[in-house]
Amino acid sequence: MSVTSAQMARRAPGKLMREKFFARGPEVVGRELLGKLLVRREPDGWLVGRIVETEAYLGAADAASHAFRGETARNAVMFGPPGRVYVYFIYGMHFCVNVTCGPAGKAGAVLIRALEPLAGLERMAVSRDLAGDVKPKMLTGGPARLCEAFGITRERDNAKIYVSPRSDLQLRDDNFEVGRVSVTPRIGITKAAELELRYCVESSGCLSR
DNA sequence: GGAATGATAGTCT
DNA sequence: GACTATCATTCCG
Repeated sequence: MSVTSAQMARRAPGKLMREKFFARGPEVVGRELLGKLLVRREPDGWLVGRIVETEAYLGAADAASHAFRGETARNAVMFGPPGRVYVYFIYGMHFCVNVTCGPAGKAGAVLIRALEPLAGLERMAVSRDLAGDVKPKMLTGGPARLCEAFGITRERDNAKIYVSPRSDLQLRDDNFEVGRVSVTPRIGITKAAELELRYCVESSGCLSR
């Protein structure tokens, strides 16, 4: 499949998601975020990707969570209101994007690990510095990959991702029905590694591994 | 198609 | 000063 034929969406598909959706536990939000759309406004259209893999991170009860040791300057947004973007920097070169959930004052977030790119693939390839016949998985199959494809950096931290139609980064719902979902241990962590808080759309070819 | 490896900086102790 | 996690590349069977 050629990436170069994929046009950007003229309009953002589906409807903007509401804060209420995110004001629940990370396990619920992580599961229900599968099949939803992450969109990014560009001057001449929209980048669109469907979420196919997430991980839930809890607060004080989860040793793998950034919020485990309490609130700091870095993780403060996890303790804030739901539906905000929490971006963190890892490996000295990559970003990962989370959406906060649970009520304000209680830490929780869902890490978006993989998307299936639907529109604007050519633009994503440019952002990823890839050329030629690129596989969709190389565009957005992985937390750092999708951040690069969507141009998500630390500047996005604490951005509202719900309710504001003017936001250039949104989560939207087009009532897509995901197929079978698998629940597995989370990836790339050493603490609380036994907890099964990773959610995947089984049929997707864009999973991070 | 899987395993091993190197690159790297921000955060907290 | 210790710790943390991803991706690209390379090597192997």
